[in-house]
Amino acid sequence: MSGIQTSQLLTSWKNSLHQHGYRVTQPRLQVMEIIASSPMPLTPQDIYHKSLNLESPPGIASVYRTLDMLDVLGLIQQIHQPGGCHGIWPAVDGHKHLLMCRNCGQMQVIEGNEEITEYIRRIEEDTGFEVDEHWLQLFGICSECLK
Amino acid sequence: MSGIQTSQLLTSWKNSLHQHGYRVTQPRLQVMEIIASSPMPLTPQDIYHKSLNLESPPGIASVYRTLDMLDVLGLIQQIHQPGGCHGIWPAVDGHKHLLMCRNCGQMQVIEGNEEITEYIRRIEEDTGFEVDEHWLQLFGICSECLK
DNA sequence: TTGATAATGATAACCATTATCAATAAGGAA
DNA sequence: TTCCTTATTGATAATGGTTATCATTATCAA
Repeated sequence: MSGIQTSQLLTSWKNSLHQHGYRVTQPRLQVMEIIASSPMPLTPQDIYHKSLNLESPPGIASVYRTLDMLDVLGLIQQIHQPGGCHGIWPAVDGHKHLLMCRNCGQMQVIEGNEEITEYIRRIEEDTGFEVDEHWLQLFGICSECLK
Repeated sequence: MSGIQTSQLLTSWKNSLHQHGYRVTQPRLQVMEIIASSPMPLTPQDIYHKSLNLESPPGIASVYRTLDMLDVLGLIQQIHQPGGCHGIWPAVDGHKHLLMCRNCGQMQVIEGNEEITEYIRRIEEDTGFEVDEHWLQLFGICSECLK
């Protein structure tokens, strides 16, 4: 994510903590900063290892606790990759879709579209399911890596 | 999966092992039988615990080894669920989509459609990505559980 | 500035997965 | 069918990620 987006995100995340009665602490800020500024999804271990470069890094337990909190607040989501690995990424609106580069790991967020909504509506009719969530994730190679 | 589908699947899986020079052993058959006959995705631990009802169950290591083998052969795939848990499920063609009931865990396979192919083509144009894989997974409540 | 207590760090506990290795069984050859 | 080679297995130790515990520390409302 770009620098501007990162700081906006951090501000809104801090507000969310305040609103929900969570204290804004150094370890939490460090973890949030790392997630918000990453161009690719990170695992808890990734986040912990990145934090070790900081002056007084959070303990591993606080990394996990912060991730739990952010998840409860709906501020992050898990990204599932074909190989089975998960990664943490700022939450995006449910109707947006994700595009990930297999080579550099970079993520891109895409607008949802009407066709898919329509397609899901048809599936509901055909199957009798009541669909309350859908995931569309695309994997490929980004234009940079194609060069 | 229904009984007929299960036995067809098992037969084709056994053929695949033979063709690739893998021995068809008791532990492998037990694991394959459990996966092929399950109406919902299972974790390695699920499979192991189910196997304990059998007369001479496979060791846990053989469960993992069989899963690795089936994965290498492309006979199973991992199902990613919103909560972050994975499950094992017989592989389906890439253009089919999956529908999972949040309540009972039952899976349903859906045909892909042209609209989504078209949508992906448009994203490739817009972003310069070369998309080589897409996932559409739908989550909801099945008609049985809605009653 | 103070005090109540939420949050932290260090580390032990837990549990799923992988590695090791001697014993076993699959399946081709005779 | 029997034998032989070796892929495969089971038991278990090792590994590594995540969670629980608890005394200490830091946040923030009053």
